Amino acid sequence: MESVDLKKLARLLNLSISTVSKALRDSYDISKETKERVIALANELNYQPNPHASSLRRHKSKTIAVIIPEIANNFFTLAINGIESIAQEKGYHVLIYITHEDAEKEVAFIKHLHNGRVDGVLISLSSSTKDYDHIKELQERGLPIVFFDRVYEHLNTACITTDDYESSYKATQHLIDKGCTNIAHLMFAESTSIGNKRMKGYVDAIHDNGLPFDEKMIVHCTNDDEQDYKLLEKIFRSKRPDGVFASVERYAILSYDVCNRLKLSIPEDIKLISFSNLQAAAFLNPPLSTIRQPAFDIGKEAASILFKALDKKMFKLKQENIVFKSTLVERESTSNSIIRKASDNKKVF
Amino acid sequence: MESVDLKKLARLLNLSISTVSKALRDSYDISKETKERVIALANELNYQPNPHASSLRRHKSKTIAVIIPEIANNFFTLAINGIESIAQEKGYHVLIYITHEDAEKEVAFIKHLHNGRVDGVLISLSSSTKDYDHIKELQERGLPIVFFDRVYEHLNTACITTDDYESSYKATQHLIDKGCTNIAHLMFAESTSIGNKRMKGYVDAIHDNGLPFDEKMIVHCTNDDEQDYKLLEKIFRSKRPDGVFASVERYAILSYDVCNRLKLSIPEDIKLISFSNLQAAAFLNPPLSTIRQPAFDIGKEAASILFKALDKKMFKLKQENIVFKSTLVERESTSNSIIRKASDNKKVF
DNA sequence: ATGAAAGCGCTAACAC
DNA sequence: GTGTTAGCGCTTTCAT
Repeated sequence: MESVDLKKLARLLNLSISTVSKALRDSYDISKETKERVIALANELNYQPNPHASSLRRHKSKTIAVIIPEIANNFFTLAINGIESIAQEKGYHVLIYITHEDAEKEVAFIKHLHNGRVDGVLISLSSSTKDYDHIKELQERGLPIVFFDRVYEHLNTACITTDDYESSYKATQHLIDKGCTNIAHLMFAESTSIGNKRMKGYVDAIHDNGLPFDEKMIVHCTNDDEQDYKLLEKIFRSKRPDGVFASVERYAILSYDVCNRLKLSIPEDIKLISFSNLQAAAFLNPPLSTIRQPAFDIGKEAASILFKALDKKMFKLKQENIVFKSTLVERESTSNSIIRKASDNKKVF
Repeated sequence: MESVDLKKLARLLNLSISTVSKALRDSYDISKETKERVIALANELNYQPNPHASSLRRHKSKTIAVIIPEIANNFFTLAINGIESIAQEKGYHVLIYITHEDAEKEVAFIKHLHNGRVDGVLISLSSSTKDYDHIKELQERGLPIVFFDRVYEHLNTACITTDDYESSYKATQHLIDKGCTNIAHLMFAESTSIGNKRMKGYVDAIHDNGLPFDEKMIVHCTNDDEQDYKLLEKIFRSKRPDGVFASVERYAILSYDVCNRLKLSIPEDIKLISFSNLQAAAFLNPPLSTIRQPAFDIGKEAASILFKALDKKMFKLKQENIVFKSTLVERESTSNSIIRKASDNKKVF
């Protein structure tokens, strides 16, 4: 428990505290000699400056907060990886807050950030967040906050996303190209940016292809597996969609489950495509056609922008949308061929 | 940027700073009246105490560090969820450090924790960690540190794990029961606790069943997908195992890939079982038999123990192993029936 | 080139 | 019941 602090180093070296401090910060007006002496001892004793003292004095904490709705999710997990890679590079520390899709928790977390614990915030909004005063207030305190994935575009800061609208349009078009005419959209919370944009892409593709639009084909999913399962079961039964566009990975997995239960065959009865970063998508039964988001890059870019705002006092965050393209990966779940693929021959005997 | 601090509150209320401070901490010797006045204003202005000042003064930071080898991993992701649930309850903050399986980074992170940034540490060791001096040193500084999953049992602290040995034995036995006689073990880094225990379970089951043990059937996997792919391809080709026990999820996914490539059928040619917390395991082709670890509970328990050590000064961490049982979930990847399951009938025409 | 001293915002003795 | 004061460990003028 004997902690090493500047006082101790100073005493041991017969120097003043301030000299030691300056030496360690490589100040110009300390002689090379003493610098070396100081650094040598500091290393020997593994001196680590007390971050609280330092933060208190300098009004910066060298840490950022990452606020996400959930973590058992391939997208966020990859995004954190991207964020963390930049933070490590910059010598920053990363605090994680998980809102579990609860706006109240989001507000509470943000409130707790109002006094210097972090220098900046990266956030992906919870699905139940309906107003943005908590974010605004934080900004007014001078804290840079940048959005990624689930964003709010009217707050004079950067939003890092994927091309949700275009990707959804493409996914829907893909289903149509494969012969679907009765396509269900498993929609994510309509209070979110992604929920809306992904739905708009779907709706526009339906219209542009002259297909009838049926409000009932939009399934307003929740955050609860059981409830969503029932919703899907109901619509798969009653509306008999021949195509399903899942706006998030979880709904795709549920779709597999429901189809199994209802003995609906993918892709023969229902073609399925989903936003998903699932590593194992290619090994599902059948392999899942996905829209793969560049999650790592999104995290990385969000962090980079935030650090730009932290590094340079001149750099001001301004409203801007930075968009990374997703990739549509076609697999068997949207195949319209009757011929089994070679890799599946083994399944038939 | 106008920050609200005790001084400001005191000025506005015509009280001294210490009175305000005590009122907010609900001290006994402040009148109910002033307490209410103080709290009212504090809420109105959304006063948040400066955590650095407070930490500096009280020598505790109300934050813990979680050090993990990787994050794009269902196990760790669930464990973090468990940890975070407890931390939230206790009002603690969670710093995340990802070592990316790099022992040097692990050492560096731990060194940085030597001066009060956190009150305690939860760690799952990197696969390249070979000595534990950095951990010992941290302990000597008085910081409680508890292990989970990838542990080191000789350090006088708690280790929270699953029953790696028993589960591996069961998994291997399961393959044997299904008729396998030539079983490969895809082994995780032998410097890790889990790598060793899982192998031992495999070896003992092989022996106990009177099967010949072949050193060559143990594949020493790495952290690199490409390299591992080649290793698997080689052994699947040359040794023609009829059963494969993957010690971690990643190796199972790779096995699917390699089997596809080599036109080996699961489970007809090779039966496959793996430690895995993959949500979609039931929808893989074929559905994957798994050993599912109670990852959330492991994280939760690790955090609970750590907080016990933080809450009560009397409570001393001592060497103890807390073991949560994993569950073997049998699915088609280890099936030995020739009859296709009903749910798969649709695949045949 | 080095040191003395003030102070970041808060807490906790200790006065009054 | 309220106020005064002395730090926590560090950074940073300002003196020497």
